[in-house]
Amino acid sequence: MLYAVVMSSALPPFPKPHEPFETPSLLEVGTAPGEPGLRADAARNRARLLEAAARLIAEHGVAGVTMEAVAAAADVGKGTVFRRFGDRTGLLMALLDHSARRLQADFLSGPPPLGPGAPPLERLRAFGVAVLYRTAEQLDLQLAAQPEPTRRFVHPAAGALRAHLTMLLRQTVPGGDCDLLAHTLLASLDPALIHHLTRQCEMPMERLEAAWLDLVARVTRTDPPD
Amino acid sequence: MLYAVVMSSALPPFPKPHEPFETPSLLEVGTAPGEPGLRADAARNRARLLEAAARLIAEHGVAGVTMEAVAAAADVGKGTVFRRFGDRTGLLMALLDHSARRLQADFLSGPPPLGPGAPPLERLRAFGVAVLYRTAEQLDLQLAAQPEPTRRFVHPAAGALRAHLTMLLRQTVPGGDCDLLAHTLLASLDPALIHHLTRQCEMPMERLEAAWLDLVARVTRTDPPD
DNA sequence: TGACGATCCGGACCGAAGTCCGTTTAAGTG
DNA sequence: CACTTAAACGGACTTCGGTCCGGATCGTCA
Repeated sequence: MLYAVVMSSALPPFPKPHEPFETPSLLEVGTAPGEPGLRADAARNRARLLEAAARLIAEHGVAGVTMEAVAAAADVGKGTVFRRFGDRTGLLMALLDHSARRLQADFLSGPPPLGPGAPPLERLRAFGVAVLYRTAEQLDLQLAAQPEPTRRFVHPAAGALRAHLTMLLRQTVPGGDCDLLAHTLLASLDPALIHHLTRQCEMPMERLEAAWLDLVARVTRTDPPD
Repeated sequence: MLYAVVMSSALPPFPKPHEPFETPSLLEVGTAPGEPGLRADAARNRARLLEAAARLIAEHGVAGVTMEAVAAAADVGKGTVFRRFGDRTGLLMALLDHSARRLQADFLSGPPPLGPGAPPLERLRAFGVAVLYRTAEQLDLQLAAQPEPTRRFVHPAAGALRAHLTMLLRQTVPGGDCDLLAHTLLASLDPALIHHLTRQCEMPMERLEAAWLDLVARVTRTDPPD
């Protein structure tokens, strides 16, 4: 169980300033490459670190995930953690990577209505609902893994979601500025917002779900379902 | 000029965990109370600190605004900075307070189409455009003043914007879930997003403006202007 | 197998945010 | 004008993220 969250990451081994955005191919998605081209000891330490981090979260919550604590728990030097994951956000992102890949696989090649086969409008609806519940499931981790504002939109995982959403919008809102609409729609599914609404305002998830469906209907100028 | 940004703040003298949200009354807005009930020395130091912070920004950019640097520049102890502003975010927010109040005054009691007098739909359009340009003007500061995710939506200034937006939506989208729609619309004006679009994607402001108008049209199910 | 170069390791080190608490001072009160 | 006390002050201290670089290790090629 601990293990499910532990293997693999799409992050580059070290943060290159402006790596060109790379959409994960269908072939890659769902595999757990474990960072090919990593030296044996490096790969071993990487796995240890992720395992240690997951254990720390289970025991002390996300706040207990200190870079030094993780290093110590993995019996590894602190520098190693940073070399492998870049920064704390990178480490937490790596923990989320497994579920991110699963979600991507689901809407890229899974069964309808999320995957291909259903009409775009229905996929759009399903997309938001899926993201919504996935985020709610891992809210604490998602929240803590939020990068600083200037990097929020350049991260590959966010980019993949946005690319897919944009694609669905192009099929649904031919006349619109789909890139910007995608940003807006994604923003309404932001972890921080979901946290605020569900935990601070105590709204039920059903209301958020309904709001997504309503928003999609308005943006696409269609009728709401049911 | 330095001075314009320096006076007053709506922040509580010290962060009370769950202060009930307080909509600023029309009478308050536009005045620069300078924290009534503050001891003379405290008020003096507060002013000094804001002045010092503004000077540091002018000289070294937002990154140069270190709590210790500000304290030193104001010839004051470090503890004083934290007691007065709570944390770094609080200090930066206080620097933005003046322009925040002006914006509020503009849409609460200024001339149409932003202020009362124009039809709600037009006020809605003007609102977004105003927020958009104000944010773009102070982008660096707005970005740096972004609080941690869990506080992003509880801050009074954000709350005031949202309250006003919600009010306009109720008059324009009677059937909708206006609270959530307000969140979504505000999210599309988020400083981090504007930064990404204008600086990292190099989109012109005109496109963002057009996207806002389009979004409003879709959400309200009306025709776009012009 | 032995040697070499690229990669990785570790932990000392640094800077900055935020805390703590003993000391000082503003501003009412008799 | 003492006197009192709540408020404010200051700066040492703690914690944590992130950097650096001398030394250890891996993998490869002769």
